[in-house]
Amino acid sequence: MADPKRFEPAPAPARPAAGGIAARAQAKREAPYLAALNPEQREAVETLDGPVLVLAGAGTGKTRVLTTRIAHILNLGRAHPSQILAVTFTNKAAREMKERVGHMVGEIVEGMPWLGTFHAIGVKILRRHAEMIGLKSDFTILGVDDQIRLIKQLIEAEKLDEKRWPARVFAQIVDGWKNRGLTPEQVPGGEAASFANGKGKKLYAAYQERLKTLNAADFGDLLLECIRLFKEHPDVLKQYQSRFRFILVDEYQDTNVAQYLWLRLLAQMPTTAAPSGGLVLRDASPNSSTGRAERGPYGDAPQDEGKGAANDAFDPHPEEARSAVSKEEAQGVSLEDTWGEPEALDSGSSPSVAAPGMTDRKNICCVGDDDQSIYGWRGAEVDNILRFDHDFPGAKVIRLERNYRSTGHILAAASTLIAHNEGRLGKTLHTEDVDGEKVEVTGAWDSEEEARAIGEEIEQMQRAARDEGADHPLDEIAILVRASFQMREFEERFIQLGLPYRVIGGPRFYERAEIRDALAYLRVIAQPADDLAFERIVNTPKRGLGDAALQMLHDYARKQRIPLTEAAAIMSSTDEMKPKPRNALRGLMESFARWRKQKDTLPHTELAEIVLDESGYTEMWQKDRSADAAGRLENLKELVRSMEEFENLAGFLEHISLVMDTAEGDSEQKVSIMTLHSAKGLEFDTVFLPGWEEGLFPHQRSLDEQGKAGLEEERRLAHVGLTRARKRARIYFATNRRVHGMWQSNIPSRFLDELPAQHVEVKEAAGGTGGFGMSGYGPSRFDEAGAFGSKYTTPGWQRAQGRRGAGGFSENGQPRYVPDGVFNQDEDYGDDVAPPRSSSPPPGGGRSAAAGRREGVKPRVPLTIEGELIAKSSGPASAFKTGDRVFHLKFGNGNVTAVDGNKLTIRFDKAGEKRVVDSFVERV
DNA sequence: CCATGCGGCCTTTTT
DNA sequence: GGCCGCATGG
Repeated sequence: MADPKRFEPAPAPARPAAGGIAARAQAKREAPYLAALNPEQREAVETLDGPVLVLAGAGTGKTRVLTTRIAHILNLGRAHPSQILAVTFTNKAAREMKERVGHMVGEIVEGMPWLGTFHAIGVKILRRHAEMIGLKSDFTILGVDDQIRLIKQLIEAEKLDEKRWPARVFAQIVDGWKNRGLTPEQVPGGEAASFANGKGKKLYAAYQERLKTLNAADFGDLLLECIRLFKEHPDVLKQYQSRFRFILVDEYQDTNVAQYLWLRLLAQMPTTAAPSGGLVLRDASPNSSTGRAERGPYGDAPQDEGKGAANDAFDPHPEEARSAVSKEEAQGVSLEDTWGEPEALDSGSSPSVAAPGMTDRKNICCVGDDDQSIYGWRGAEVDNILRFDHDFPGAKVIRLERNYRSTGHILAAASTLIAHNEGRLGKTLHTEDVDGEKVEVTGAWDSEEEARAIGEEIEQMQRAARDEGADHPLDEIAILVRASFQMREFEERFIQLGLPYRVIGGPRFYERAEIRDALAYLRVIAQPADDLAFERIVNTPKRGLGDAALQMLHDYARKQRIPLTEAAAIMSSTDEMKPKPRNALRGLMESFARWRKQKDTLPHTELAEIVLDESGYTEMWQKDRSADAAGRLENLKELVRSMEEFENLAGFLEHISLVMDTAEGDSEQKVSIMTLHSAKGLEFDTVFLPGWEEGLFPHQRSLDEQGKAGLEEERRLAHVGLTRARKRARIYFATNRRVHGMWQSNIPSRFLDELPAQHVEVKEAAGGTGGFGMSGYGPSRFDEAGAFGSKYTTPGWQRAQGRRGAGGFSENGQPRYVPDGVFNQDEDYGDDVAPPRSSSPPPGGGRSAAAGRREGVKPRVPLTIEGELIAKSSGPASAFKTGDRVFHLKFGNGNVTAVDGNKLTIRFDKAGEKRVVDSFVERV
């Protein structure tokens, strides 16, 4: 990477490691762990000074670099374990890293207190300085459900219609703001106005205030409040800056703006720095695509609407920016390093350097892969990684391109696919492995056949392996789906086959109702002021304390400005309440008093058992006859079991608010079923990738809402999927699929076209009849009715290709893609409807003639309201009427028995009665 | 206060 | 087609 103007971090030349002797000693020890690395990996490990970005493609040894780097730093004596900040996104990653570093260096890691997730480290920092941001150090961390409940109350207090302005929606908006590092004051006016008639900002502020009174923080706060703390208390920031001599970041492509700002502060980069036009922008690397520079971190570009508003985070309104800068700089220049130890010398030399804010170490090493950024929808900014060398001037960029995981064909397929993305830094993965099996692409008639085919292949692989006396462990097989509704089909099939499987993902353990309830009891015991927890369980199990009773408590508590539990204690002995609820309340409060006493005498696990028992909570589930009650009881036991690892209740609660994943303790061999998202970071010998159809993958919604950016993210997801496979990758698409209870026909995913033919083998599912209906691209899922009765007779793939030539694709088989993610714009809208609200207006290009249209096509009725597509009973009347004789591609002939908007109920001759969207049948 | 029924929604998910 | 959340009525 070009770095024409390199700011040499001052101390580089004569930087003694922890004394000359240690340095010498280290030279000998160098060999073993470094020798095991390839040259690029080694460079990534050894380049310790200044900012480093390691672009680590899938399977190139990312974790190894990270862990070896830590080991190396420790080994050279460049820092103590407690002087290294290493952040990850998930607890799992943190755990793994800890373990692997542990193996390399031994017990020292015990003393790596700053290795953890962004959030865990955020909490740790906040607890130490809680008073400075208006909290007490024992503040609670709110989960999403608490968050929503709280917001609901605020919305009600504002007398807003909770229907029109749902708390859930606002919670997401607030989350988005926090992800972007925006405090209430910083939220751009326009954006804030869009919720609740301009009350957005006020609500956000009220929410924050309420959190403070509850002595609570939500997940977003763990970072945002840290940032605020750092900005308002430069001395505190200073402390951490001098502590962290080395910063390592895993999965950098997943960082959001808040995390980015947080890192910049700690890495001693000026956040709102160098007045623009300065050094940084001029450094714009030559190969960076246009558009990046003006979105640079210093926000010198005019704000554009929507997405661009993210810039606000980088460049709060000018006044604020200025004051922030001057404050930081004032402190920054006069730094007097608080570092107590001998090797602190280095900082002394740099402050004199002219460049403002450019002081000290900036030994930050970010590892990531822009091609694996798949969390844009929850605030991750791919830009963070794309722009790294702007943001961290003088950064060294190291590419790891040698793949140690997949065979040649798989890697080639994945690389070719991802090369279709424009917004990427570009890497060329290569392997020295054999070519192996080609990537198989199989067309199936419907999702059921897809599941059947995959089931059979798995059984066959098992058989084949057994014949060879080998074994294809089921653990090495995964089915990676785009959306979780796809899973059911596989589960059903596998149950039939008796094939053991495991679904990974789904609701997190600690998000389950029974766990949250149990925790709420414990929280109230540990923290009587935890109103949200109290509210949660006050009537769970039912004890006659409904809304009315709760309302009284609320009123009283608010009036007296006391926590709910206190209000409850008082009201249980006054006569304001009716006797019945009052007695119930008194009973509950007495229980709590008793449990609180027992807290200090009994082991916490025992206490938990007593609480669950005496509160009637366990009993509630024992009486419950629904199917999952047993599982819930099991979960409760698991919860108690998991408490054993902790010293006390407080320690456990702290842990559980941040962590708590089901330790997936079963060792039985099983096929894994999971979403592509949860597959990131995993690998398997064999990977099945079903559902590669337009609309599902790439997902329509992603296209509609994010346009090109959405498409590229979907493509990265496809790339992630393929690169999970070591030896076999098998892709499927189904022509028909049931979505929301109705059958829908789909065409194969455009991603299939983007795979290199020479590395792919096209198959047809056994007994498959293939065939391609068409649901159409673009904003409508229900248009293009006339694609049926098609002339396609050739098997699947050819038909797919044929179909493409016919509509929406240019000659070379490339999709005729217009940059806003909308296909065949012209065909999808009637004259009377507007194009989708989200994307930019369709450019002139991309209009295809209605080529490939067959005649006899039912005039399509576009159902659009303000660009939102609807398919509901209120829609315009269908062109069909009761009694019509119709043909459906999957079900054959039948008679319409009922019409509901565009939904038809049809009695099919063979298939029985079904509900179908009208665009999928034709009159005969 | 609780059970029942109807209407609306429905991608991905960590902390 | 299924779940969740809310409104109604007992």
